[in-house]
Formats: sequence, C-alpha cells, structure tokens
Amino acid sequence: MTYNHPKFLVAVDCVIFGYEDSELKVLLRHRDFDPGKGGWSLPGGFVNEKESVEDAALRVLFETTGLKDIFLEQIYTFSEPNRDPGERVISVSFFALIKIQDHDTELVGKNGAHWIPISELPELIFDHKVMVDQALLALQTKAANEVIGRELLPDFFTFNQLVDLYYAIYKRPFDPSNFRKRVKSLNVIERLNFKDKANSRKGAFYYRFKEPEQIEPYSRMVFRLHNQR
Amino acid sequence: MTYNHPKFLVAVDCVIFGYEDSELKVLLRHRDFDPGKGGWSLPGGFVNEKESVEDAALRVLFETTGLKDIFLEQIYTFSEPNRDPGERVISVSFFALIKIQDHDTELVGKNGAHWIPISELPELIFDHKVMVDQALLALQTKAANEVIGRELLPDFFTFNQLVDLYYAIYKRPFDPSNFRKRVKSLNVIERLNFKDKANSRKGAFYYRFKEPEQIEPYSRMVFRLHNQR
DNA sequence: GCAAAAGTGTTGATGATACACCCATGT
DNA sequence: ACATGGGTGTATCATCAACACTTTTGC
Repeated sequence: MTYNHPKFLVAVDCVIFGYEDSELKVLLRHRDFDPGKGGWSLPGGFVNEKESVEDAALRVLFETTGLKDIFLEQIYTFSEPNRDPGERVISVSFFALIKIQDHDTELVGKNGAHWIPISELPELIFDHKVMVDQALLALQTKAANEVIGRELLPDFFTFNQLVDLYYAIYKRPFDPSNFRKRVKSLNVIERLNFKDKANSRKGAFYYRFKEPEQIEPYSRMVFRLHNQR
Repeated sequence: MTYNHPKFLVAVDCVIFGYEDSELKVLLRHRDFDPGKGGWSLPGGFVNEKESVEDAALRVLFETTGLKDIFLEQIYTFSEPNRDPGERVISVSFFALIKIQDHDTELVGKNGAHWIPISELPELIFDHKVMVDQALLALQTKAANEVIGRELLPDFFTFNQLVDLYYAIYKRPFDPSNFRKRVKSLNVIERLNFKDKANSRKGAFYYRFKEPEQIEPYSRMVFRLHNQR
C-alpha cells in the first residue's frame, strides 16, 4: 500500500569541526551556484533513494574530506517552508569531528571548501549559522560529558594540547593543574614513554586515548558550563 | 529555480507525556489501519505543504488532545529506508508535556488514543519504542536541568506531588528533605497560603510555579543521573 | 497525649578551586 | 645556577547525602 501525501526534498548539512593551530575550525564551502551564490555554506547534499540521512551525511563527508569512519551525530531538522529560497527543502543537520591532519587536502580544495576558525565565521546562507551554533553547543556538551579529543587531536598528544583544545571549544580558561587531575582520574588516556621536547627543556610526556573497551563507563568531566552564581 | 532530486514523505510522531495517579503516562493510539493494524503506535501524521514539522506536530497534538500552547521539543529524525513497511517515510519525533486533567477526554477516546503508564508499555510498531526511550531520556535531562512540573502538574501542587513526579520520571527515590531544600533554593516556585489537608492532619502547603519572567536563569537541579561510582 | 505526615537542622563526606610548590633540563 | 615550562600537593570552600529532629494537627 502507499500513502497519498505531499513529498519533500530532504537534504543534510554537516558542521565539520577540526582542530589546528590551537583553534577550533569549521569546514565551509564557498558557493559557486545558486541559491546563495557567492556566499558561504555548510557542506551538504540531498538524500538519495534507499539512503538514510546518516548515510547521506557520511557520503557528503567522504566527498568533501576523503575520510571514512568519521564521528557523526545528528542534531536537528530544519523545515521552515521558506528556509531555502529556491524550493522547499527539509534539511537535517549533523556535526562531525575529524583530525585535520588526516584529510585529503586536494579533495577539499577541489570542492571549494576551506577551514575557517570558529572565531572568524563569515555570514552563512539560509539558517546555517543556527546549525553551527547548535553544533558548537553539542560539542561543548559532549566535551563536558567525556574527555574529548580522540577524534580531533593527533594520536599522540600532550596535556597542554588537550587543555588547549578545551580552551578552544569553551573559550574560557581551565586551571591546568586541576584539569590534569580531573582527566587523569577518569582513566581514559595513558602515558607513553616519550616526550615532546619542542616546547620546554623538561619535555612533556605524550599521551594517547585508551582503546574504547578499556574504558569504564560514566567517565564524565562534569564541570559546570555555567559557573556563575 | 528548482532541484532535481528524489522526494520523500515526511511525518511527525509525538511522544506525549502526562502525569496522573503518581504515574508517568504516554498517549498511544491503537491502530485500526495498515500498516501495523492492531498494534500500538505514537500519535503522528504527515507533514503538509507549507507547514514546518513543528507545526505538523502541534496540529497532531491538537487533533489528539484538543489542546493548544503545548510544550513541544524536537528530538530526532528517523530515516532508515525500510522503517515503514508500507512506503518510505522519514519521520521526525517530538516530545510533548501536557496536564492530563486539562485535555479533552472525548476527543482522545474518539481517536482510539489511551493513556498508558510508562511502566506498562505495550509493543509498539516500527521504531516507535526507540522514540519513546529517547523521549524519556530527554525528559529526564530536562528534569535535571530545571525544576520540571509546570507542564505536567496541576496549577497548585504540594511538595509531595512534585517529588512523586520526579520519582515517576526517574524511577529512583529522592530524599524528600534534600529535594525540598534544593528546589526551594532555586526560587522557581512560591508558596500559597492554603493547604492540602487530604493526606495529613498538619496539611501540606500548596505551591505554584512563578511566572517565567520572575525566574532567574541557570536554576538547575543538577543531580547526577548516574550516581554510581 | 499520641500518631502521622510536614517541614527544618546538623553532620560528615565528597568534590571543586586556587594557588604554592617541586622537578627536569638545556644553556 | 637559573630560567622555563612540566607536573604535584595542599588548604579552603562549596555542595551533597544521610538522617535526626521539631512542628502541626485531628482524634
């Protein structure tokens, strides 16, 4: 049997976060087609027959970065009838985390995509700014509930890199000493027996994330996002 | 200009929570039509032209409960190609909170809808069980971040009713004394000068929620959902 | 006066914050 | 030996959980 109701174009838009040079960045596309020609947009695409929105998002991610097996999370569905001035499109937004150093820079360039620091966001078309804001909030929430970084940092990293990542995500300072204590207590990373000597004479040990199966559940960071009053 | 891509049926499904007889309940429909005939489903409906998914959900809510101005929050979009055996349908789930005592019971009956305690959920069609589980989690999260009850309890209520609501939502006990202290400290409810004398000789004061504009921001309950380890 | 529920107070444990201090090393 | 960032320890304060206690009232 079939239903008799209106049908809609369905698209996905991806807020792809990366971390580089102590900055949180988003992958944006410069639009060379209408609608929104000349403006900036999130990488996105239409959903195909026999494809879930998650699969469509993974396809878009592969097309723009050349990477598979990417962290991906659905965020919200935007459906205002006039949100796309061209034609009605219902769009599902996602956020993704990738290690910038791993991606295919050639592909990225070919697609007119660019890594833009979150602090220097240009005007975005349609409701894409809202998507970025929601994605950033989701990233902050994720970072509060677990030690983030597995999908953003290099495989080996120092505590300084980790705390700098948190600083970039939250735009607020963290006491390095207390941060270190907290992260260590959660038992999700392990120290390696070599150091980064580039930034100090003493050298800072490298760490890496443990394999997921070695990690106990409920290892939350739980610092207050809003620590006023 | 227009796009040339496949189009899809888009629907909404609503997890409507109510609170009655110290139990958290969900409004379910008994299906007298295919697919899923004879089973239980969430109230839902297809999205119309020129209607956002939020508007569609509000319409479904009005049709099943007779109520407007309902608390409503989008949760997730389900898009597996085969999730509906009839034809491909992409469905956006919502959760809603209503005061059971306010609703139009006649309408509800006419639609084959029933209030089912969350602890006695029957088998649900398609992926509707997942929708309920996600909605319950969203409700628990909301209850942890603010004092919930404005949309579920009668206008006047006692502290016991409030703590019982929390018990129903979390299925775990709360120390009445500490709960009371916590809620009072958040300054979101105010005591009225009359009592419920039905359950004790002393009588328990009635309270009501303050108007939203009288409430300071960041009044979170913040008790741990998972208080193991 | 006493039972029973409403409501308050106290205490010890836990966790967060601020910050002083020690460590290792290249020059 | 000292400057520099890496890393540890500690004192203070806020918050939470447990539970003893007091209050109010009808019978």
